[in-house]
Amino acid sequence: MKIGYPCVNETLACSAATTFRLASYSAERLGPTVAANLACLRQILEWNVAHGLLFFRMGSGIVPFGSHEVNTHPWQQEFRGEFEELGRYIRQHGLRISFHPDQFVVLNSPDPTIVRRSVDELIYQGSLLDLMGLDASAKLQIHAGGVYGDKDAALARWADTFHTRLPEAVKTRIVVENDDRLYSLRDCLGLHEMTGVPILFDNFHHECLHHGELMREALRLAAATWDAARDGVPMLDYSSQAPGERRGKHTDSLVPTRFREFLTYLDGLDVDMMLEIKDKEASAVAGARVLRELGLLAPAPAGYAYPEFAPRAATATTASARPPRSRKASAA
DNA sequence: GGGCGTCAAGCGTAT
DNA sequence: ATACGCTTGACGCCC
Repeated sequence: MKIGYPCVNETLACSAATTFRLASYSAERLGPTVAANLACLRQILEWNVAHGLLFFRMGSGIVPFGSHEVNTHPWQQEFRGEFEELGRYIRQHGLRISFHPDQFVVLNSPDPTIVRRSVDELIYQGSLLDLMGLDASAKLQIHAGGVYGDKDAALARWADTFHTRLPEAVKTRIVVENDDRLYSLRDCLGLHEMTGVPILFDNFHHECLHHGELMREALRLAAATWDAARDGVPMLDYSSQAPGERRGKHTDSLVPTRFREFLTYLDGLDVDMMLEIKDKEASAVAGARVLRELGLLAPAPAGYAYPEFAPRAATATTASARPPRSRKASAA
């Protein structure tokens, strides 16, 4: 079992998603930006290794406008060495990597332009995995998309796009995540029947949208769609409802009692867990600590000191709370 | 230097 | 018709 968090490390002063506006795009600006993002990515991965967080979701902003036609810069060649080195580090430390292309990637849209751009974006993100030399256990995680008034037709379009438009590098890495409003676990299992794509189970979305499957049962249904040899250990998104907030809103910090309760539903099932929680690595470290207490994660190295976990109170507002828009403290 | 409107891209729901 | 939430942060103009 591995545990991790998505995209951003709030402890480190760097960002792996430095970008600029499309209007100010230039080849001169792209190169240094990618270089800075890759350097930060390396720092984040090293921080993760030091804290026993071996699962990480990379952000799509590593190469600004990576799938946009404005970007004709040969960044694949320019940074070949850096990508290879990153991949070596990942394999050496047994890290699990994923991407989660954003909401604009919709494979079942009736609009061919949207489908084309979506395919381009998946090819871009898949190419990053290729450049790092990572196999098909590194995943591209997307949702099923829109319904457009006819879910069966929408699912059929999804399958058709999958079969006819995607290169192998993408096909072997795509996984579909159940969402909280439109496509349930059961719908996603239908997509698995049509295409063979594994289902990435999101426990919180399942709480929001389901057909009565118990958590324990749902976990097994999703896990059974993963081919251990090709896909690796099933990935899982974990989060829980923010108390007192709109239904579907993630908590700001891990709620250890709810996390422990969820772990009982795993009942021995091996998964790699992504904590989709607002305070990122702070909660991932707290989650890792729980897993270690339960013997589900390798013990921390002797002398390891956990960073202080100061949960963000979901209801109380304190003077010490991080202001929402504050920038990270400069390293200088 | 800090504040804040806006940023390539979609969809569905709330108001 | 418009705003908003979702994956979410950060650019960059303005003062």
